[in-house]
Formats: sequence, C-alpha cells, structure tokens
Amino acid sequence: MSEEKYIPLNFIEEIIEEDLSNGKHGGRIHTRFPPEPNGYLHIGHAKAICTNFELAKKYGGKTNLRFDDTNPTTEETKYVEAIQRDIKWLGYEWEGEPLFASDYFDDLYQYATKLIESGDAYIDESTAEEIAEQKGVPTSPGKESPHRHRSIEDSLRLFQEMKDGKHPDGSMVLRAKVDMTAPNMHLRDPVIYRVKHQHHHRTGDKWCIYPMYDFAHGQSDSIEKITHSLCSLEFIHHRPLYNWFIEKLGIFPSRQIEFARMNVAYMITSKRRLLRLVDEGVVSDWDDPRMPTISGLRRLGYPAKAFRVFCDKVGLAKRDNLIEIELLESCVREELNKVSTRMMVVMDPLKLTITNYPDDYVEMVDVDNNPEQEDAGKRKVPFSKHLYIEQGDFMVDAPKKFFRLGPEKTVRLKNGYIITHRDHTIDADGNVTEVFVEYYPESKSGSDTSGIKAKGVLHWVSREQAVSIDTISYDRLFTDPTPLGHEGKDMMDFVNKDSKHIDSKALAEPHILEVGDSEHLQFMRKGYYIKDQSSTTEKLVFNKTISLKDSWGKAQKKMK
RNA sequence: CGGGGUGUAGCGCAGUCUGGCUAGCGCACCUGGUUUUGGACCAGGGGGUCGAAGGUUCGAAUCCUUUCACCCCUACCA
Repeated sequence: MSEEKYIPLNFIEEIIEEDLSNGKHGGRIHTRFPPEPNGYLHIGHAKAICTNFELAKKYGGKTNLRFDDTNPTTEETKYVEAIQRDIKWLGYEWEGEPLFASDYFDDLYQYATKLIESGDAYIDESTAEEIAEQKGVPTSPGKESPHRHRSIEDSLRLFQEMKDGKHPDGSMVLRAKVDMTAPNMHLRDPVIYRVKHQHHHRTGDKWCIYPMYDFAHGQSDSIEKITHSLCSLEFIHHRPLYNWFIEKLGIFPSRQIEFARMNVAYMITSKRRLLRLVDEGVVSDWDDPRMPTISGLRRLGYPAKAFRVFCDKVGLAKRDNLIEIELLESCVREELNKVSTRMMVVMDPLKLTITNYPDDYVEMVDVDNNPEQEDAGKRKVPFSKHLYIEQGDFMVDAPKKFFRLGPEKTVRLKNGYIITHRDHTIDADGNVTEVFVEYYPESKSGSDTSGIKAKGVLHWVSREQAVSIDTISYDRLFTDPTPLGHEGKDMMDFVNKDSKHIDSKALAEPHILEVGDSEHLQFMRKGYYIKDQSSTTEKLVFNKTISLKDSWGKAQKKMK
C-alpha cells in the first residue's frame, strides 16, 4: 500500500467535480484552447494550453483546438501552422481536426438573423465615434442610439445588404439590444457584426462582414458543445453577455470560467510588444532564444516537460501574480538533469601535460552518458598525455576551500586518473599558460587501487582529438522584472543591451560530432546546452540553455 | 453618484463554503551528510498570525460589520 498523497483541488477542479457529481452534461468534460492566429505562442499560452488539456485529461474529457479567426486584418496561415507545431511539441493532442471560428460563419449569420427577428439586435448607422459617445463611461449610464428602435424588417434588409457587400466599411454595424444603462459596458448594446471588405485567410472573399469576439466565441463554444470554457480574468465582464446570447439563442449552455493570467518576471507576453522586439531588431526573430515564445524557449533548450511541470507548480487561482523566473529555471534544470547526455567540454582551455604519461599513447576511458539513467550506457573518450582543462580550475594563489588545481595540489581528472601539480608556466602578463602534473597509474577510475583521496574532480579534453565549437550564452532580455510596469517608461528602456554572447574558445570531446539536433546535453560542471539550428558541418554551434547550479560561484560572490 | 475581481512566508499556491491538531506545500534561502559533476541526492532548519480595525464565540485565516490597497471594465481587437 502506498501512502495516499493529498493533492488539493484548484477552484476549477472543484467546479468540475461538482458538475460531475451532479451529472451535468452526462459527466462529459470538454475544454478548448482558442488562440487567434495572429502571432506565435508564448509562455502565457503555455499556461492556458496546459490548463485546458490537463484538466480534460484528468477528468477523461476532450480538448479542442479552435482558431479564433474572426478578424481577417491580423490573421495569417503561417501562424495557424506554427501554433499547431508548438502545441504538439508541448505534448498535447487535440480532439479531431483543428477547428476554426470561421467554419461557423454561416451559423453565426443565422444566429444574428434570429436575434434581429426576435427584436434583440438592430442595424446601427452611427459612426464608431457616435457609438462610443452613446456608450459613455462606466460611471454613468449610456444613451440609446437613434437607430435602436428601427423596425425589424429594416434591420433584416440592411443586414442582408451588409452581407451582400452593398455598404462600405464603417457605414453600419449590427448591435445587440441589451441595456444602455448597464454598469457593465459590454452590455451597452455591443457591436456584434461589422463590415470589413477584407480577404480572410480561410474564407477568402466569401464574407465582407465578420462577427465580433463576443458574437463568435461563446457561440463557437456552444456549437462544439464545450462544457467548460476557460479564459483569463479580463474576460469576466464578457460573461453576462456570453450567457445572454446563449439564452436568447437557446443554444448549448457552455460555461465560461475565468482564471488569472500567469505573469513571469523578466518576460512579456504581449504579442504586439513581442512583434516590436522583432521589428526593431532587438532579437533576430520570434524564435530567438531570448524570446518568451514557445519556439524561442524550445530553441534555447527548454524541454517540453519543464513547461508542463512549471504550469502545474504555478497553480491556478484568481489573484494577480508575478512568478519568479527561478521557478521556471528550477523546472528546466530538474528535467534536464534527468535527460541530458553528459559531455566533456572545456570552455576556456588551459594546457595540461602529464609528464610521466607515455608519449603518443591514447587511452579510451569510460564515461557515463547519463549517471541519472541506469540504461543510458557508457561511451569511450580519448585520454592522453596532452590535455586541456578549464582555465578557472587552476589558481596559483588558491584559497583554502578551492577544491581544484594549484601548486602541489592533487585532484582527479573525471573518469581518468588522479594527478598532482608539479609545475606551471606563466607568460609576460602573468597568465598561466601551461600546467605540468604527474599522474598515478593505479588511480584509474573504476580500478583505483592507489588509496589516494582527491577532493576535487576536473573535466578535461584530450588536445589531439579536441573539437572546436561555438557556444552562445544568453542573459535576460530585460534588466527589470516588470519592464511594462513603470509609469512613463517604455519597455525599450529596460532592454538588456548585452544579452547575447558568442564564444569560439570551447573545445569538446569528439563525441560532440555525433550529437542529435534536439538532444539535450550537459557540459559537465558547466551547464546545459543544445545544438543550434545555425550549426553547419564545419562548425557546430551550441546554445546554453542554463548553467548548472553553482554554489561555489555563489559563495565566491558573497565573499566580495 | 458606477460595476466587477483579488488580498495567507521573498515568490507561487493550499487551508476559508462545512470555525477547533504547534497555519501547510513547492521554489528560493541556511546547516549537516553522501557523492569521481562545488551538479544530484538525503536529513534538518529559518521565515508568515493569515491587508487593517471592530464584533460574535470557550475558540476565527475561516462567521458578521466597517475600512484600506491593488487589478479589471469606456476597441466596428481577441
């Protein structure tokens, strides 16, 4: 018997479980993820995706993917494709084919006609400015439009003409007749159809009128028999309207439930602003590894599982939040530690020569591909008299707790032998240029009979077989956790001007040549890396996903 | 003259509806141990009196009253 671990329910799970116990919808759970195809998915979408898919999975339900494509001005097919790729990569499979709000344009047109016939909608020829004027401000009631009491026949005729392309953009709209005095602005006779002589990415030129969000989203939910329509808190004011249409139209009663958006420190999730970063050349593209997009973070090397765990750990509630980026990074490290192939890579090479090791001899030593995984196996790595170690692993005046190499110090070369420093050379500037050591033949890893204890363990690479690679490390794109949260300041004021560092010094063990494109690597004692798409057969390029935790470095910083 | 939402450790969440164990959990932080990654793992620890005030009660984060703060709503965007 395993101990039952109590996992508390979030407020949406409580609603679902109550619905389930009441037998609502015959115990059926159906959610949906409804992106507008006008940009790439970002970390905020990941939260919505995980929430919708995981909730359905937990309760044996289904999740639709529906593109909310009711505004042809901003939407494109390339985004439709990118969005599908990102959702799949995150590890989710939607029910059936991808769906589109534009598939329902005929139904929506019928719904609108029905509303006009029942006297619940009318054609308004007021200008946008006049309509805004009529709606007024939240603190005082609005005024009725002069067209509000136009005859049903007139509205019907005009709506038909709108559809037939007889009226130019902006000349008239269809408005729902709700309540101009409502304190909720969305109830003050909202516009539900507008004229837009604009080519649509799917329906082409079939339509020149398009439904507004409020007259498409809830109806689409209803058509798809979505049981729980989850959205972010800012849509809470739309809910009364959402329900009003369901009631007036007598259609399937989907239920809208709002939760708080996830905000992550140092990241922004506004498509408009992300586009600006691309357009102004702050980053190379939407999939730049510094972008908070799914594609960018994937390229950086964040594994899909880390997103899922992260979203789960963040939880679900209704209060404003700002998640520390350290939580995301912790999820990334946790997953990467489990799956990464360990590699020996020296980032900043320093020559090391084993004076008592045979010349021209190359020994193949065993290295674990991944000590966290029993079945990951081992591989052979060349070891020889002439090696490179990390410049930072040798210090002439080493502090007491420096468990690395220094004058007369003894350390182990990872998976190789224990060595003791004997000498080193220094150039005119005082930089150490080469270290000379002696090794203990009987101290070989796996068959050590030397009895010598070495506190420090260093990674290394054999000089003759070393492969030169490029590495790119990234810093945060912004210098402030909330670049949008400063009155009178622009996010560009907080852009980190020095967020990308390309380095060509690194030397890797030969196995680096056989690494897969999406294989997560751990450069031992350094960090996690992944091959970048800019790699060529001549030159491999690796993105640094994230460094290993570095308690030594942290302690050093504290000392200063 | 409006309406809606939210306030529990540094951050994120549970506990509130159905008052009652020393207010829990994750990340972060600290200490010790194990270890051929100063990683990882294991063990332990510090930190909140529950936005504030008043009330009900033997007893309140949980119930009542008042109050404060923050966020959202004024697109022919979604």
